Amino acid sequence: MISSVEAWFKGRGWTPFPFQREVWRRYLAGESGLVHVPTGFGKTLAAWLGPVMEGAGAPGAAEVPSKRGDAPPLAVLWITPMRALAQDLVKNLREVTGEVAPGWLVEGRTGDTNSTERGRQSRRLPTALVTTPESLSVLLSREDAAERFAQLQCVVVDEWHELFGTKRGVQTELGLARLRRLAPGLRTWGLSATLGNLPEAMESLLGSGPGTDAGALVESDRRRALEVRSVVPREIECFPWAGHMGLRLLDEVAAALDSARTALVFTNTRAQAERWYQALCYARYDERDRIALHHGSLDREQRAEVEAGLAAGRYRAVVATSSLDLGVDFSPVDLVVQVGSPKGIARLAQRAGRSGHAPGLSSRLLCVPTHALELVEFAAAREALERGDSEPRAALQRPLDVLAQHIVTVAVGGGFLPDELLEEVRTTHAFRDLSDEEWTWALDFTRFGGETLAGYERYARVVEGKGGKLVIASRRTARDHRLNIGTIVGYGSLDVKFRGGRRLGTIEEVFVSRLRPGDAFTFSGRSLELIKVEDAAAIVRVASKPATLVPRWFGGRMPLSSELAKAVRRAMSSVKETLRTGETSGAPELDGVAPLFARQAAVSRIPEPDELLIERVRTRDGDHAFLFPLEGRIVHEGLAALLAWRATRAAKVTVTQAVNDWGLELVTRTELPVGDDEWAELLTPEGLLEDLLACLDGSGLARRHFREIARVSGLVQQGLPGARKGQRQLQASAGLVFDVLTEHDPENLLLEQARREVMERTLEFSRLRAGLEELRSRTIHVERPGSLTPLGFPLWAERVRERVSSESWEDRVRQMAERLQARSSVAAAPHPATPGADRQSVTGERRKDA
DNA sequence: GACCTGCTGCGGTATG
Repeated sequence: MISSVEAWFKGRGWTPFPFQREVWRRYLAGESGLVHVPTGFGKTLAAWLGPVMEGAGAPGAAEVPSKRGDAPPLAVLWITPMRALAQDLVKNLREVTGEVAPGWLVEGRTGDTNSTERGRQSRRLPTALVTTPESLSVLLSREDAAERFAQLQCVVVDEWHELFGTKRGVQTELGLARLRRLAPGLRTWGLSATLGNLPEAMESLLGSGPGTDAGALVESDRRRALEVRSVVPREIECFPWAGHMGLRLLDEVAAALDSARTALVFTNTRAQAERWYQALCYARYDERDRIALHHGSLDREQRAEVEAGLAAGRYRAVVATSSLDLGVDFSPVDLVVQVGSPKGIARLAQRAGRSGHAPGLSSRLLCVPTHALELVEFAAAREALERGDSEPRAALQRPLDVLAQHIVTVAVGGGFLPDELLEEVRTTHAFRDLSDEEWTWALDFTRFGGETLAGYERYARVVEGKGGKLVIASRRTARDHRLNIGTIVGYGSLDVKFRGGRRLGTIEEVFVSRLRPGDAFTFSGRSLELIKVEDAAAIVRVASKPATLVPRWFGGRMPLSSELAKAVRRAMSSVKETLRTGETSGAPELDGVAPLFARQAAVSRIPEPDELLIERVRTRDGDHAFLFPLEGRIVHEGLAALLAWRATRAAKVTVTQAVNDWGLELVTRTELPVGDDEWAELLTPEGLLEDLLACLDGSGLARRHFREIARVSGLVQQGLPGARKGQRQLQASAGLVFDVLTEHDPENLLLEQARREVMERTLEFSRLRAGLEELRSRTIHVERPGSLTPLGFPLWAERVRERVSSESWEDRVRQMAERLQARSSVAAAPHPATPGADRQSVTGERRKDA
């Protein structure tokens, strides 16, 4: 049989790669598995899939007849996390396999798929379907789901690393378990980029049902050369306050773009993308039409145009956020620029992989630091990439909101027998440890909303039908449920529109609320003037003057990953070594920041990987303690709150805090009552959870987070399309339900889930705990530099920002930087380091000078 | 023209 695959490739003038042969051999033997493919091999994959698709599940099997009437039923299902990918894949497959119409369809939204195609699909599915996890759920919610999927032979999940570890991933797992029940013998294959825990990712993809124990992890033999370089500023500032925009290096970046055919410029935030787009248009004014902008708050249509332009090679540069991390292949791209730290090894690899798609080309990546310490992060990330390190993804455990949604989906899709569904659900990785109690609870929840809500008709979604089967309560409930399928919950945002009605994208309510009509801001690369706010839309016109105000959005917080943090510690050791020996470290970035670390070493200490550095400094502001655990900003936030709380339990003092990815700062007007030998005690992981809940208003956090759980589980509905319930209203109804449950049903499992998720997501609790455990084995060094150090200074600036108005902040930070700089040029010899005269090491001793 | 962080992703009704 494998020979027919060979023939398939040969007929197209291709030779399959060894890993493709391996996949095929296993596929034909009826196995399932996960293929580990580095990013940027999309076309190759289309080719890999070609024979499956064409042979409707088995290469060499009957060709798909060209007439619709006798086409075989759905045989191959391909799931991608993005609709654009689905559409692109269908296009590629058509090119690769020739027209296999009309069996190839993309299931999409009403607005995207024309109604005749959709109508056809509702009668009968195509032979091969490319779709999303949400659409799979919608398909499973059709009454005849069982028949429709009965002939399914193969399901492929693309970009599994994107879905794994998320609620969308769990939704996919549940859908796959359902499919395996409906189509016994179904083979499941996944494609994943590099991930720290691929075996677990595979387990979760395949589940534990019959026929899935023969899972194979196939390593691709494809590797692409990667060239990572950084812009190293000639003059390094020892006191890097310059913020996170990075525009100081605009000229260098513009020059790099000149040497590239097409470049992607990645930034970490949308506001940053807007600014960089503006700045690049300014720097290369004649080419401004060939520069584009792309981020998640821009209108879909506009983004699609940019994507098409990229693929066609119409642009010199596109400035983007993670919105272009995934998506179709842009072969013309031959340079990727990363502005600001990537914060993770995998993210850097992913972005690098967006360039050099033509065979034989290598990926070129140019890193642009936005302040001096980021040079260390870049050097560290490259070293980690070379070592082959990558971040693992934590699998989600028993998210009951997703389970509740799935139960209703199955009830709508023809109904179920409870015992059978339980057995099926337990074959998924996410629910393998689901207890009987949890199951009963989830089931009751869909039947009457649980104890507290029983009696309200709208919570009785599932009822007993014929033969003990549980089915959906009414047609109306079924419709409402379909409208609520999915696990992505958005934030309150307003459309930005021209008076004529053309939509530009969305901005946050909070931002608009601070504007008055007539105010101008930059958005979508244009200067816009606000006319009025009307029906959840900000109506704008083109402003006559350039605007400097840029909207800010609430987004993820992207802390430095643990793996990258480890690499940063190694990099610091290597700088230390360089300073000692006077030889180069081999990394230009590290050589570049050496003067900064020389200063650090002179006045304080460069922490070794097995040390925790604490700096105590007195300034006019008061008493400072700087700690550098290097655990990422989210952990530092929790830790700062915890330390402040623990430190002041006895004494009454007000502690202000600041954090960044490297460390945290605690400041008190009077003395911070912590002796040098007391830090270890304050940092103990014992009683961590209780203390955190006590000092962080755990229930307030949980209440806000409950909105997502209420939406996913179906407790609150978001209304009909077009007449979408406002997010604020959604928050309000979810808050109400939260309060009712808290009062009358405190043991409610969804409340518990909200508390659990908030701990993990907004506090990274596991990482914090692990970090504290590790700190136990580290040696604590308390240093007393005479002034702020290079490591401490950014934290000082960060904290000051929160208290002063915008203009004076910059002034103040600049003045302080200059003052320190002046002092340091007297005190510290540049390179190699000499012990500073103002250094006072009092490790282990109690402070006396307060 | 002036730098003060925060990303991404999806779906659905009804009638002619």
